[in-house]
Amino acid sequence: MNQAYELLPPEFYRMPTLELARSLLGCLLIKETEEGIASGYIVETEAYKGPGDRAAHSYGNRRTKRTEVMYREAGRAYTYTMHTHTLFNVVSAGIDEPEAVLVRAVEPHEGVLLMEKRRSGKKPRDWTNGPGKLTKALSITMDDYGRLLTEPPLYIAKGYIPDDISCGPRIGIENSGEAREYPWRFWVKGNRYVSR
DNA sequence: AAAGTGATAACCT
DNA sequence: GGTTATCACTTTC
Repeated sequence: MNQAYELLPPEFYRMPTLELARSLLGCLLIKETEEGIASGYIVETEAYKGPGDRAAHSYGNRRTKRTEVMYREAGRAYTYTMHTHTLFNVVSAGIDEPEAVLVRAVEPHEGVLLMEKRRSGKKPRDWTNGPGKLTKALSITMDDYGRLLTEPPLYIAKGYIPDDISCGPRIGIENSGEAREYPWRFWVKGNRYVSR
């Protein structure tokens, strides 16, 4: 159960956002709750590069209650509610550099029974193959907003090194002008849990 | 492929 | 106090 996960150090999150998005692939995202531990390997991410990125919530240095945490140091959780779903991002870059990496999909690892319960009635690959789905499967909520990802109950640990990584345009940002063309989405090639 | 859903917060009167 | 937009998902045609 409580195996020896090797947590990623705070320094890990300080690399450039695009690099971080790629480096997070294969890492383990872990959430501890009263019900137990659930974790999954990150298999799909998207980079959002702050002020110059029309698709980012922090475009033009928009600073609000919601985006506030992106202006803090790297390695914190930026959770965001959309419709009925919670989305999970990893804050990157430095203080006053509002950049982040959206985790779009994970591959179930530990706590499969919990995920099945939380996503009842769904097929295994529908448990975590989308940004709103994985948060439900891992029980990530707005309570996790601003939390450091280097300590329980929500943290990221070393996983495996993916053999093959692909990149392409991001998803769900049609209304963002030219920014939607940028190949800032990364995923593990061939992995079944990648969305779309 | 398309419509319906419906939480939060910004941006208007 | 109402309107609009948002880094989706589910169900239904």
